Amino acid sequence: MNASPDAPEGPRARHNRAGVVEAALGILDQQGLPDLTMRRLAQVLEVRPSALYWHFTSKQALLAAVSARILEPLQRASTDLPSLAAAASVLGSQLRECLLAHRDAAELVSSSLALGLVDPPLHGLLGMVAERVDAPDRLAHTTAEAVTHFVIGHAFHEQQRRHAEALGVLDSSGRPAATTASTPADDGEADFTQVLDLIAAGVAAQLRHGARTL
Amino acid sequence: MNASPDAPEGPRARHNRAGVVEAALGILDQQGLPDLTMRRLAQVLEVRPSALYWHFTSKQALLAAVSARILEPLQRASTDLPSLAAAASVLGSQLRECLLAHRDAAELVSSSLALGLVDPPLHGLLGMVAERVDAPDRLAHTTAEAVTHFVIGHAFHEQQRRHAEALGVLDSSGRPAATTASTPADDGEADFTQVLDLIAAGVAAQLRHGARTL
DNA sequence: ACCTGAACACCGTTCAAGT
DNA sequence: ACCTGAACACCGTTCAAGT
Repeated sequence: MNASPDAPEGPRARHNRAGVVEAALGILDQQGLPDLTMRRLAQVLEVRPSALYWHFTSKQALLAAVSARILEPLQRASTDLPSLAAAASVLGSQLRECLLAHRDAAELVSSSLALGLVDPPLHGLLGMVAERVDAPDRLAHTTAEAVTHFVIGHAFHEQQRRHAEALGVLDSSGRPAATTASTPADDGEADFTQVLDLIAAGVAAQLRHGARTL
Repeated sequence: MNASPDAPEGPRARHNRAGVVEAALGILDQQGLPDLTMRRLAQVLEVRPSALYWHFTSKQALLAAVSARILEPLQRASTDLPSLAAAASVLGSQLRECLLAHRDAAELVSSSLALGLVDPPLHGLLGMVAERVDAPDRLAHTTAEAVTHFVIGHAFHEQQRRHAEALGVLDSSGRPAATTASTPADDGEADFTQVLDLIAAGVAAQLRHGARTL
């Protein structure tokens, strides 16, 4: 399995930031955020925990890098979209896909974003769309805020609910326990699109109104 | 200071859930969420950490109770509002006030909500408004989702930024360091109202559209 | 009903030193 | 450039036992 088969137990593993981030992402996907500890990560990399602090100044810095890695696909998203309202829907859905692609990603990204350790994923893209379709970039910013916070909050809730279900929270009768207070048979997907449509409708309305007042 | 002055060192402190929650809220306000540990809380209550597990089954259960305590004022909010769109703005602002009233409250409530350990604060209220003004309660639900997630996400970001500023994150020149990627002189208040207005506009638009299609 | 005592199995982080 | 060794100062939780 080693690159050099005649060094069966080399001096030690050698790593770089990208490799550490990838290993962390692996733990996240397979064990979840609570088990993504510096000590477990070190163990996977066959290294002492203190070694990680050569690559990252703190756990939060490491988590920020993992967040950026998770949001990476969005950087390649197309901004060739017909309107700001359409962009809100499309890019919002793509952000959601990035988050649902990795376990506990919404919670992780939420805190990195709040701490200001990752760039907001939608603001730049929506700004570009606004410029192309000649919409005010104040509105692009407002839209980005609305969509980003909603998508992350919604995905956070959804991923926690999935996890709870997967844990098999069963009452004594063997039926799954009630999931607190939510719509019966809560359809995350339909729920999600409805809200994005609501926001898109708001964007369209503001554009009509703004055309006169600005 | 004691209720019975002739029991200078009584057997031990005696507590109930409400008292424990209040003490926890005190730590939150004065030291912040990272310092709200079971051990510190026990210390404040002059009790061993294990005693807390008589009142709450876990730390998360305790934190959920604190979250509910923080959201309590909203329960007394008026639903006598002219429209669903107006309710979105007014109740959204009131939710924000509840969160900004306590240090790190947005982060705390965000996770309790995601875990399904607290009732969503706006869904019931907006449902009542919808019923009164005869709006579809599917739209009330959608609106609640949009507003709740946005307000919490936005407040989370804002509280973290304040905390970073308060820490005096200064570069060598003594000027405050850049706060990552945000609007220069980011006005949280104006930002916030703009997004609520956007959502309210979306609600109004959906109502007009729904009047024909539903 | 409410708490103590003692233990278990963990954390993130620092820093001198090694190669 | 990248890692070890050893330590520091913590965590949440369980459970038998006390009053």
